[in-house]
Amino acid sequence: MIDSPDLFKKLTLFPEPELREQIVMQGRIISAGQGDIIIREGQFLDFMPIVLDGLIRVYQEKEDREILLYYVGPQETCMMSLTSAYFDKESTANGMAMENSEILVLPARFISEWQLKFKSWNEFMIRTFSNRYNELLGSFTDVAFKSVQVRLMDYLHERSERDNTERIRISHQTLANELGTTRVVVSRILKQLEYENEVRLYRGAIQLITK
Amino acid sequence: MIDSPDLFKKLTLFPEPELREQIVMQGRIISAGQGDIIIREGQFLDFMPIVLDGLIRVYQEKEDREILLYYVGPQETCMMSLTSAYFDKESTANGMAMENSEILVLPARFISEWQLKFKSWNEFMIRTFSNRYNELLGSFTDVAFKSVQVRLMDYLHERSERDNTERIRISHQTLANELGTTRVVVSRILKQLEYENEVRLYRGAIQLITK
DNA sequence: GGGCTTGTGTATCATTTGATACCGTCAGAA
DNA sequence: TTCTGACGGTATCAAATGATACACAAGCCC
Repeated sequence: MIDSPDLFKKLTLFPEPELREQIVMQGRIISAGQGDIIIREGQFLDFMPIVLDGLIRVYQEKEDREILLYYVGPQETCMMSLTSAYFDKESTANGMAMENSEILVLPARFISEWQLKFKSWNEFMIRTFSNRYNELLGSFTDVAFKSVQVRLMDYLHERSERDNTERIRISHQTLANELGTTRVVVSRILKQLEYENEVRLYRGAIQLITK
Repeated sequence: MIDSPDLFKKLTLFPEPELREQIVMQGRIISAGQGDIIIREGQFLDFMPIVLDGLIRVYQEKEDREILLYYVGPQETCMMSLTSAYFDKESTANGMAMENSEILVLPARFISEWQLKFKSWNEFMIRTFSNRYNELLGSFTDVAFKSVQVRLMDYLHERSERDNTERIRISHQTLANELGTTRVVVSRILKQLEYENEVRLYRGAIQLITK
């Protein structure tokens, strides 16, 4: 059974009492360990996850490559599940827990129902769609027009801001998987950037040099 | 003044009488000639266009390159305007009429209002978001993982299906602008494909060879 | 016809990215 | 300690893509 007060301390987006009641009644909470796959490519989704704690990485695979789509943090949900649930399409991406995460799982059939009934739910949906779309559009333009080197630096700066540190803990392989390229390419470019005094390299970490 | 019976012959998605009344009252219809720019990058949008007749091409520019985002056909609308209208962001794309087009223009402030009031409008919005998102996701994966040659052939096959002909009327430059690359690259690849007996080339047209 | 624009073919060269292979180092497990 | 797997550096070669330049042909306007 869901502990309602505890849940709505973490999930503050939905003030309507009736909606809260519905969520408690229909949802369940699952825990995912770091590295657990939540959603797999090709899977049909009949549920919608909302992250309460933790972080989910959503990405695509192609043979031995990967590329990041987006992260899902607390109080956010995954686009895949929305479009998948509405039109009964299979997921075209994978979702993996990057930290130990707590996830509220709601049956798909409610997401359209609630959307007409509850203003806050409706706004949540639209905001999710809109934000994710803009985010993806940005990624698309970047991949289409920017070099790997530029995308790599952009990524490091973003991470630096997000984690609030100049020293980013990430391996070259993981970085390659975020950017959709290979480890060797990342190592080569990073070395070049080190010569150019943009970064300093450590085992398992990259230091951004601010000038 | 909008000719109501004529409008709803072209716009069949919204059966609710009250919604139809609203649309007639608040909307206006504009005509765009072939080549007219409807939406420009950086523009703040306070309206939402629904195409009645014709075709709008939505694309991004970067210096002397272009890349296609999507086409908007009859009874469809443009994502840009949705996200732009909801969160008061500027458009990050351009929209150009590819044919003489007739467009229903609705003030932005109604799109969220109607969405809670009218089921058909709500579905229209969600379907638009969902379809456009999936479409963009496909483009993203293609650009990230496929070669220009493969994307070029994919494009030709799509066009061939859409226009129902094996002979696609398009210049190499225009094709380059669809794919986000340059004319020379397109010419080179097409010539290669001609050697391989995949296509036959004409001035201003490309013939797909079906085997 | 003469001049102009658009479309196409192609050569050359540079840069970027990818693929493969090999080696040394580091850190933790056994 | 030794073994092992993850991590990173680097060399070599290939392929894809981009940039520039030039030539020629088709179609249109005058």
